Amino acid sequence: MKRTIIWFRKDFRLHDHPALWEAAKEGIVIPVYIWSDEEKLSYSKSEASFWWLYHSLASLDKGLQTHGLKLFIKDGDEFDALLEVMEEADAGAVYFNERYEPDERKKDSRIAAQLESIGKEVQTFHGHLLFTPDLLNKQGEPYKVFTSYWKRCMQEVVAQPFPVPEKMQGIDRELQTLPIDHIRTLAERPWNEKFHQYWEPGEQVAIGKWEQFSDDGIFYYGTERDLISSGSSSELSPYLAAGNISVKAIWYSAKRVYEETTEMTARQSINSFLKQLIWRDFAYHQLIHYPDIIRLPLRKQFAEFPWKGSNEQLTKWKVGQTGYPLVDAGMRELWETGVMHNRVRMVTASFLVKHLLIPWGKGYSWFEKTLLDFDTANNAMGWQWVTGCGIDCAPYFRIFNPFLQSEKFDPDGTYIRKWVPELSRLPVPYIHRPWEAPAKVLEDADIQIGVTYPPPIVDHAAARKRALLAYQEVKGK
DNA sequence: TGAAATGTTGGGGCG
DNA sequence: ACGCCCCAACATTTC
Repeated sequence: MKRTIIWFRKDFRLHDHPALWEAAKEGIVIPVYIWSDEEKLSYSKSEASFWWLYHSLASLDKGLQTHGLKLFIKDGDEFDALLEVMEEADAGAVYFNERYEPDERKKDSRIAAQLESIGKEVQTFHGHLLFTPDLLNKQGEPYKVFTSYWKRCMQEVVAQPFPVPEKMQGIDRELQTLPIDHIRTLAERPWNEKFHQYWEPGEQVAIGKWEQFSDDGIFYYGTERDLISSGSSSELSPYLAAGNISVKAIWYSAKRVYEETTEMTARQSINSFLKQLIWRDFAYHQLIHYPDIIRLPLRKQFAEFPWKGSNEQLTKWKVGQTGYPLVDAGMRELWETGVMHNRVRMVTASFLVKHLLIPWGKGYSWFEKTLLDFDTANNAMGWQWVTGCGIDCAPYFRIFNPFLQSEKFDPDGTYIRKWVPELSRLPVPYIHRPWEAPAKVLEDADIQIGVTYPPPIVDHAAARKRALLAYQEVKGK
């Protein structure tokens, strides 16, 4: 019987796992995770995701065990580890789902070539996205506008997701493996213990979350997703990032709900959720065609942008002490829960880049470190979008006003009260702009500006003007 | 997936 | 009754 190694990476699930499906059909499967130098480097930068990784591995192993299989864990060079398992298990093939980050792609094709050169079989599959990310338009160019990408995608057919293989046969001998706790001891630290309060990683929980969302929240998603404290998020992003759930499975399920729905507003809501999934694909589309977007602005003139902000200001942004309630609420939510509402991500990011004139790369790195749903493609696209140096992005001169944004999207200040508790007694409208509150109001709310809550780190009107002037310097170059 | 500045219009107070 | 001014309220333009 054919023996195939399944190399797991950011696809920690059993359902709709194309590599696993194919191998299980053909014979014996040997699931492997390799704690390699590349993984160590990647997760040293992405500390929150590291916590998620450990729990995903534990959950995957548990899932495999219910089918009589086991996850084998190796520490070391990826090629060496694969070869070692192949020899131990007498396996001739390695199957895995493709990754699309530039370094991963290079490394994967090198390893595949190495394995093939010594007579091993390698097969790769697409499991992470709705479509292969290298679509081109009629002119043979990458798409530069989201809506045309969206329209194109709606003409294509998403590949049918695979179920969990009914029969999976594991290997009948013990292979050398490290305990998962080998990774746990590194991944679990005092600072991220709090994530347990908010999250439970893994495939089964992800599926449960989806079922709940597709049964209720999805019908209001279009109208409520921008309201910050409406609880209308699907909360699926970390599961998607780690591959605990398949985006194709979500797509088909949402499409079915769409077909069963007649009410127009509800249909539009489902449609706008589908659109968000295409945004995720679009991020990978950009990453495939412009791998430099992780570090370099796509609009080259931004390479010479006159950035100004100080480290001290950067720190205040990170810890949520800017004096702008919505910005501070967002940054504190991120630190505490490992995620941030999408609308608030735009506002906090815009604030860093435009109000403080701090290079977007600094924000990129902080989000990389602290987000449980960190995703290279999404993060790169998002920061370039906000900065105004990316594809189909916000023009630089569109500058979010943080207190108007919170008046619009957190009108009664519920979100601010939750994450900036020292302001919780402040009434509307001052909760959005405490510096304007009369002395009596501040006193009644137990607030001393400069003592219990900081004054604005920069004046909004002045910061806006300064940002526009800075933009003039690179505009048209 | 903006916000601010500037322009236009029309109702109402008032001499 | 009429012109004048003020200023919301809305529209357009500019950043």
